[in-house]
Amino acid sequence: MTRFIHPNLSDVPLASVLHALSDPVRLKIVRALDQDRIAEGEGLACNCAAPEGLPRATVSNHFTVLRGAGLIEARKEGTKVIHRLRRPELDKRFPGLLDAVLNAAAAT
Amino acid sequence: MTRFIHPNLSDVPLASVLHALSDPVRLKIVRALDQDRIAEGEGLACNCAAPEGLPRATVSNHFTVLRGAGLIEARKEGTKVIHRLRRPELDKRFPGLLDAVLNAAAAT
DNA sequence: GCATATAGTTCAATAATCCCGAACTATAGA
DNA sequence: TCTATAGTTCGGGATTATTGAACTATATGC
Repeated sequence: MTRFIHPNLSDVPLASVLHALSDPVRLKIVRALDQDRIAEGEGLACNCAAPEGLPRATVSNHFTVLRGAGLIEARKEGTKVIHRLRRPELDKRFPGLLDAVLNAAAAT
Repeated sequence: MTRFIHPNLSDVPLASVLHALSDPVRLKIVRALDQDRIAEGEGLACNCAAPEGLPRATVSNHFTVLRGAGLIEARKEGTKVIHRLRRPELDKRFPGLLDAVLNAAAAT
């Protein structure tokens, strides 16, 4: 089993972050994780953060893309993988970006 | 010759805008157009806004993507096609988004 | 008007990505 | 150990992206 790779955000190009956010499913995941963060939750498992009805392989790939772009962080807990938004780091690297995206996502 | 299609921004999903912005070449184009806007220019032709050395077909496609996402507006002037950022409309539809992206792009 | 130049677009074929079923791995509990 | 849960990985079909070549549209000179 892979140990999850979490890039240093300073190594992540803006285009990669935008690409990770440019998919409806991944946007939903990011929104769910932000909601969990606001509610001071413990993080969310894949199947909780993703829209229902999607094939597992597809969901897994979306999480890999989000991890690769430095947007989320994963840790294993029992059989589950728990995810968290890397909010503080993202805000530092790209100030206002996630706010604007989540804001826009909430409005639609 | 095609008449350019400029979608109503209220019809454009957030994911499409982010996808249009998620490419280094298109980011450069958007930045160049924003610089031109700040300088109160008349807009830029394809070959002025895009990085040099790219094949024409590729550049043309990138502009088509940007138009399709409602980010830019095109008009014909002689043999050229002049482009402008749809800044006010974008800011209204997705407040803060373009600012954050251009800001982030400028920092890198 | 006709040839030439400039500026993009469109077409078509190859290259790169994405999606998802099926098989696999890891952990927990009975 | 057997079964269930939660994801990951693999493979190949579907979708997108890239780009050379041919085409369209406008302008300028002869």
